[in-house]
Amino acid sequence: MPVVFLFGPTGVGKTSLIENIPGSEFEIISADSMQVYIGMDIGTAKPDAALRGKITHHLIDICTPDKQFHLGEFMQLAESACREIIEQGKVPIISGGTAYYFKHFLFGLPEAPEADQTIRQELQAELEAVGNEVLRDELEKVDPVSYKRIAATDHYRLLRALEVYRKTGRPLSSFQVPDKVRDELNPLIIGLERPREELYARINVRVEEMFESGLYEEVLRLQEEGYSASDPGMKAIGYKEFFRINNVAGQTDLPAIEEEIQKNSRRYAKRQLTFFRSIPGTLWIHPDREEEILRKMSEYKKKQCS
RNA sequence: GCCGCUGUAGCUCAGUCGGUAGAGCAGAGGACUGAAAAUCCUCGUGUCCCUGGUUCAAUUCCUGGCGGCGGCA
Repeated sequence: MPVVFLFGPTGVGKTSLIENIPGSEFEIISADSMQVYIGMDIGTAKPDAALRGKITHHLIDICTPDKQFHLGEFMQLAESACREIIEQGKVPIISGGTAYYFKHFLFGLPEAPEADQTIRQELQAELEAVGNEVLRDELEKVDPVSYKRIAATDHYRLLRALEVYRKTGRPLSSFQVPDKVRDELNPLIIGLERPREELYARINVRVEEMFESGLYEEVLRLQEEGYSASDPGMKAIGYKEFFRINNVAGQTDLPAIEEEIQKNSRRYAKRQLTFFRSIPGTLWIHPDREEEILRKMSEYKKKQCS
């Protein structure tokens, strides 16, 4: 199955590159865990209507911010979008910044079962009631392998491991995790990267521009619609900061929020890069080398479709 | 001009009763088993402003300079 991966940290310049990809030959599948949410446009730097008119985008605006979108859903939707696109004689480009989605699309899903919200909430309540140590002791008994692997302070993974055990009666570590690229894939993997200083400067400017374009108003509107800090969409950088930072004298401290968003975005970009570097077969390239990138894509398409 | 305070990591500062120094933030590297814009781990050498002096030894004490801040004129 032909597929192009196009990834890079937030703010690296994916969108402006996509502007020049011919919509008659390619379609975009967004690999972005936050652009799926309806109504979160400015803070997620969602491609605008004009761009989406030029080239079809999939997996954008497909659920409301109170629903937890997740990997399994991405896999299923991305897979079927790929087939659809290929049937039309085009090549799908999976583009975005959620490295976790790329990794699993490339390798395939682990065997372990999907999340169980009921058990997860129980465990969360237990964690708050009895504390980390008690749950860690429990994990050590039922799944010593995961116990060793998971850092003592990593509540997130601790709860997940216990959740799997309680749901299936099997330790999480007994489920296979794929470590090879799926046989049916022969992807062209392009990673966009620029010097760190350049990237950070772009991120800072981009956040400023988000405020100029009405990010605060967008958040107010979402709040009016009833969304609050606990909704999955509101965990996103560019949104959560509005719920976390204290107001000064009854006034929302926008400059402080802006700085916080810039900082969180920079750190996020760094984490993304770490993750992306672990994806094998990546061709790393500066996004300004646009012609070269576009040529690679069209050559790839020719070869795959002949 | 005079008086006082001050100059230590990219930033804010602590400290050394004389034996070349450490926190927070910023930053860097890494991990990643169906929430991943999440969650977590590791990382601190810097003319201690400059110049002389005292001393076995000065970032630390003393002299003089230069910068900053405050007060008085």
